[in-house]
Amino acid sequence: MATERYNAREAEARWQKAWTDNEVFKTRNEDPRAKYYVLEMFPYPSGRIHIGHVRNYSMGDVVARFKRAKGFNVLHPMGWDAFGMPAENAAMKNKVHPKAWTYENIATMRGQLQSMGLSLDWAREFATCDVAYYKRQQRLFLDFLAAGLVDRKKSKVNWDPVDMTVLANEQVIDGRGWRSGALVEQRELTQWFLKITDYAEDLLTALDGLDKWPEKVRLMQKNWIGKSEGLRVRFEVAGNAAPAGERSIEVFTTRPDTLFGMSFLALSPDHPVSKALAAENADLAAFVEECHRMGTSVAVLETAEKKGYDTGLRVKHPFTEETYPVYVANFVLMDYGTGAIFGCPAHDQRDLDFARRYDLSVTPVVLPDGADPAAFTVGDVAYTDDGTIFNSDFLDGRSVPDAKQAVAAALESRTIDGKPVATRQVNYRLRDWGISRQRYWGCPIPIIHCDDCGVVPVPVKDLPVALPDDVEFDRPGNPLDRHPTWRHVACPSCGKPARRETDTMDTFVDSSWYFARFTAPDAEDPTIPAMADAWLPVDQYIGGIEHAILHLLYSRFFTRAMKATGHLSLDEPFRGLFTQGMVTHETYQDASGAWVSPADVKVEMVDGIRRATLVTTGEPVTIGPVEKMSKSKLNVVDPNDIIETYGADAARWFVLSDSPPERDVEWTDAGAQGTARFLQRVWRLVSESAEIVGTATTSPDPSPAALAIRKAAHKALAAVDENLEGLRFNVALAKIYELVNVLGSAFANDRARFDADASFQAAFREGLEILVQIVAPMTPHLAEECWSALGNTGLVAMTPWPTLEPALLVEDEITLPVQVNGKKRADVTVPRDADAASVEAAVMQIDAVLKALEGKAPKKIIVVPQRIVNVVA
RNA sequence: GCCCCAGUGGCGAAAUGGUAGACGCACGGCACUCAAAAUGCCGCGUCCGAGAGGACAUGCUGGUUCGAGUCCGGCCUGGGGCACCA
Repeated sequence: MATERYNAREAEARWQKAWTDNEVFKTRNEDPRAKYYVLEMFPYPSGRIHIGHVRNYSMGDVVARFKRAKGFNVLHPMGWDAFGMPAENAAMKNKVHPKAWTYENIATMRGQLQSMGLSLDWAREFATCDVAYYKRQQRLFLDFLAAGLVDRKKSKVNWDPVDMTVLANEQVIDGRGWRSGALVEQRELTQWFLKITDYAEDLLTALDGLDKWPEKVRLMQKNWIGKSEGLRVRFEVAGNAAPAGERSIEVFTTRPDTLFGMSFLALSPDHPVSKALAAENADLAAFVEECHRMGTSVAVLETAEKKGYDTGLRVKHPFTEETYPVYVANFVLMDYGTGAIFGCPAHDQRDLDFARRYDLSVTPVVLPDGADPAAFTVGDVAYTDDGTIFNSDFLDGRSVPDAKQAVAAALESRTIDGKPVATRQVNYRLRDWGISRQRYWGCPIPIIHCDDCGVVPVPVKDLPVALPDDVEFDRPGNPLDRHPTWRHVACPSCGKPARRETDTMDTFVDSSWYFARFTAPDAEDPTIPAMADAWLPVDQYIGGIEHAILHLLYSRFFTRAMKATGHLSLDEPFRGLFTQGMVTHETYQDASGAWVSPADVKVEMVDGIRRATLVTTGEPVTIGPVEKMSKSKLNVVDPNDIIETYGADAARWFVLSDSPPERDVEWTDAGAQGTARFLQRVWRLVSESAEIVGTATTSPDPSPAALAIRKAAHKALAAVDENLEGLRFNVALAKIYELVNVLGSAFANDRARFDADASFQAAFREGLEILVQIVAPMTPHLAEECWSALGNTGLVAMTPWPTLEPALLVEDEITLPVQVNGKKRADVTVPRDADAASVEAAVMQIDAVLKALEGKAPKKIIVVPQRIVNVVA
């Protein structure tokens, strides 16, 4: 029978319309069924979607469609993370307004997502740059402020002295501003902070309850919060050299046990003592300035060569009374602990690097187990493992934890100037969240500065503080600062002329509560608490691993802060988390060094070497490393080509097949054609057999051939169910291939049976229906077309998941591999419930086993039921 | 530098501590065709062997175990994050 090829383009448009017309994906709050909230991290509207988006949203859509078929009331919304720097960069480069640029991109990308056939409730869509959204965000800020969760303090930014503007870390390249090329300086600004550290302990302990999160993400967050129990120790300054009369310098240490291995004290360049000394010492001031030119990025500070400046100040060891030098060092962070450390080079690599550079003493005080105390020395590698304390007076012979206790006990009872020398302290690495950004395209912070009243919150009734549209990007800096009228406003408190805050919020704020707003996107308040509580937490959140720490931690904090201010009543926003791998691609550069898009490059093998040329001119192109797809390197692949050539289903199937979803994949479109062929094969199988199988229903007494078909179908059903539940899409797809292979070869080779055996016909129809239903989450359009070809009138999208018959999964006989000494030598087929003794007897009959035993009697025989037999000789 | 993760055929990969390589791509052979495409069937880790079969093999290295891709230690390579990219 001749069947037309499946025309994806035509069919996809038709079924998308059917779904829309039937409002299949519109979520009703009042639906009484159990809720399921599936959410993919919303995209930044950069212009067009790329393959990474297709991968992310295909996964989420499979979950949404699967859970819908399983009888859940599914919430699956979409929005836009629409504030951020690229819009301002585009404005500067192309003279287009950030707002226009952003909304145009959103329109384009919405169209692209819709062409993918995603089962989204578009009625709930919003962009974070919508005034309606950020108005509520300003309200949250004010509530947080009232609840004491907002702070205002000084912190450092990267300052470009030529462009006179603040730079993001990304915009600092090798210590210089990306546009001006000027050496970047650190500057202190008074900025707004959210007090995430108030929740440090809670954010840490609650990680244990997030059992549906990847272990690695919980670990990363745990390390990020960085709880440590240590000691603040004050070192007495020798003589009277301290600049402002300080008699002591306080350090924080988690290794008080190594106090006798001390060889120096190091201060952050931003430490008050460093600053005071620098004021009187030009050399030190120059050094501090050099430190400040490294920018604010921790990664840069930590990878820079360890450098220091000897202040001439000396401190006394609390036990030995010996004096040690005080350095200002570039690797000591002011934000952590007290901004000062004591250096024990033998047992800390950074301290060791520093000590070697400045020729300071290295005294080991922790002895590895079994080492000779007289012979143990430290070379260029610090010893950071456990051991026994030595070279340490009264601590000698103690364990590391014991020594920590002993030092704390000895020092906390002593005093300098009436204050204890040491206090025990729990310390967190986590810092408060600085949300101030000196930029236009973000949510304005709703604050007014009045000369008389100080910092005054904008009254709720005056919200929103909307961004002015009439701004220019002809020069660097924040256009809000130089706007002629916007910042001038009457003080809400006293009515006198005052100034608006011109800082806008970090875009991480926008993405820290959008999942809650989706539960009531039109509400006057930020949320409708009952609605948020009903839908949240998100049951399955899906997004890139690159957000494992910041976005997810901020969202967890925000949820707690929203609870504290009455906007919802839960702590954890995401019950299940799945972090997908990234899509990478080769990079290409032309002769001038400019990045070239893969679409413009032709790659071929010449004499066994891969060569790349420009499609247009044939000019040679340099093949660069494989990197995460990014606009700046142009190595993005636009999925439109695949969608237009093979259809959305093919694109969806393709990105889900083969690679495990959590793993990074290097993009190659070599398999796209294979995918399209497979989908045609499914269509051919269903459409050609539809007529033959008619409307036969399951027969109670199937023939062996019919039973085989039924077993294959139900096995596939069970496997797909289990693997979709576990988000192992690639494995689920492999099981579908297997079913198609079984049905396909039965149809091709067993055609006569359809007429002769009614139970076979019925089993085959059941197999086809199961096939169509289990491919539906991945290839929903094709599934609808097949469903209809089988004579069904409803939509697959509204059809419940098929019911599994577990009896069909059970085999009467099983074949076990037989090993001799761990090497496979034979197989043995036994009844499913055979006991160990009968299996052993059967195994000892096998020639191959006896041969492998070489006449020896087995020492023991291990029978793992349903699994394996191992004969140990 | 610090934290986290990954590494299996030509390629993407699969494998509750239990037969390593399911499934797919690519490739090769055959069938169908005047021919091509499409489709179908067969083969496809490496080495030895005519074959039966055997040896080796999951980045490297050591260990635990009757049995290790899987667990533990050390190393190598690649990727992500490091607080103003999102």
